[in-house]
Amino acid sequence: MPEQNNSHLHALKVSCSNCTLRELCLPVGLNRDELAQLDAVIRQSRRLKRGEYMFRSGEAFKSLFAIRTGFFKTCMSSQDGREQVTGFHMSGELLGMDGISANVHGCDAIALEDSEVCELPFTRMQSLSRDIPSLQHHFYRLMSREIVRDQSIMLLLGNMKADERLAAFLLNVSSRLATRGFAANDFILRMSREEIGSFLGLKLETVSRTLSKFQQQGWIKVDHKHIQLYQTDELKNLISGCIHAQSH
Amino acid sequence: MPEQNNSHLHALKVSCSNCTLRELCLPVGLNRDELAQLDAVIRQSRRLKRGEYMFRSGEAFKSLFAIRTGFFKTCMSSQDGREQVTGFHMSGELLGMDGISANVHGCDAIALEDSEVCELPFTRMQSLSRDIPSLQHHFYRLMSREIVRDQSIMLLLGNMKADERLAAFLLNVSSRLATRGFAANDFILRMSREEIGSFLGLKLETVSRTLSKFQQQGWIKVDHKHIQLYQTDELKNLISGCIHAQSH
DNA sequence: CGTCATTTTGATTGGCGTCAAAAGGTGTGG
DNA sequence: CCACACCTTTTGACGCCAATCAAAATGACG
Repeated sequence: MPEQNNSHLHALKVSCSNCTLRELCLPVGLNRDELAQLDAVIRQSRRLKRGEYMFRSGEAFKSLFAIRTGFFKTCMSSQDGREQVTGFHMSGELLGMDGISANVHGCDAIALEDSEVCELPFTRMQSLSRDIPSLQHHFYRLMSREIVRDQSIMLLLGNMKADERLAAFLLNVSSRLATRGFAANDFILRMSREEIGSFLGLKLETVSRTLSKFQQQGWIKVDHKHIQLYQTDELKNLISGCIHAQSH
Repeated sequence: MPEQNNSHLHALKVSCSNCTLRELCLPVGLNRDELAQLDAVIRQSRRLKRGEYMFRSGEAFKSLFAIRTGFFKTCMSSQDGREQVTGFHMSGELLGMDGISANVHGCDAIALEDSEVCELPFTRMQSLSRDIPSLQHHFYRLMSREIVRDQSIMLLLGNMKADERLAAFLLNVSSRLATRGFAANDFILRMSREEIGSFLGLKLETVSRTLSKFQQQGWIKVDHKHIQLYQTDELKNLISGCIHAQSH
């Protein structure tokens, strides 16, 4: 049973000061003192098992959540039951920012593997960020990055074909894993074909077929959720025309 | 020639204090004093003629822009020349927030009719928002709203069929016009069929065909850019299944 | 070990893209 | 103000990509 030894609960008292995710998460460029203030605001982290909700659409918004370990999906569900996955999220990423506008969470956040998150009470973060300008700026940057991310997904959903979407998806996962020190070309997908399809605006059969096609061409190896990238150049070629020009 | 009478330049000195857009734009819930501070930060507004750029992708990010009057599109262009419209924007809306993350504008913003914008130098807004908590909170809310907006477009692009997308688009334009005191069911589209298509992930022929179909069914009247909505209920029916459940 | 969920693969369908042409509108210069 | 060129829009015919329907294979989990 999961909670038989409570010893780790003590270890769970989090501290940004010695968190290995510092460069990915909030506390970029803060000094010792400011880090201590941040630590004081962050609630003891929370463990979630696979399938558990971090928050649900419609719940009152009180906190942002930073992923310490694990993997999440965020999704919205329509009235007729279909769900649209709006993102997959890994360690160091901040979830819940869409809840600020209406004080209500706008999507569900669900753990795709056993995970651990830090809770950041928003009003306290807000007042803290008034005292620490670089924290305030960093917050704006994170929200802006989310806007940029969403817009690049709009571009993907609006312009790209099935194989281009899959290629962009695989390369995106790969580079984010690499940023976190994992292997870039050999990884386990935490989500189902259906969830990938929902995210990419495709049906699960199309996802499966396209992965098989990539494998037949020798670009990747697919063994269920275990993916190996052999020829990332070919994948990059596929999407080279669709990505936005880094003009000027 | 456009600038032959400079008299209006004087009139252009903007003031949030007496701006009719207050409820739509930034200064919500500020007192007299705070409004004065805000006015001091906002640069004299700028006039743009149809087709002019407010900013371009790749330009250094220095300011956000609030639309006083007029109509804009934002778009990203891919390396092979195709463009994806990421949004249409009307008075009271704030543009440029995607530039905060990388200090570089991430899209083009182009006037679709003669327009007037207020420039908000970002660093000054940032420091001002430290002094005025409600301004800071409002800023977070605006950025969060942009995230919510983008995600609902992701849902549209990922799940909906052509006619559902068009219906959602028409109803969205209609409600935003109504919010600004214009007629909700009788309006002129400022953008071309191709721009609508780009925004909705459709080709211009499909947009045209679908509008014709709606007209044949008696739901709307299409006279080029002049649109009249006769049966909004039918349009709402069309998308009733796809919109996200307002749970709880 | 049996049941259920997930994934793969095939056959078929349908919606939207593509190509094409004509009509209508817009803007410019004479 | 008109004539002309150009652009936008509409409509039709056709083709293709991905959805749908279906069934078998494989894996996951109690």
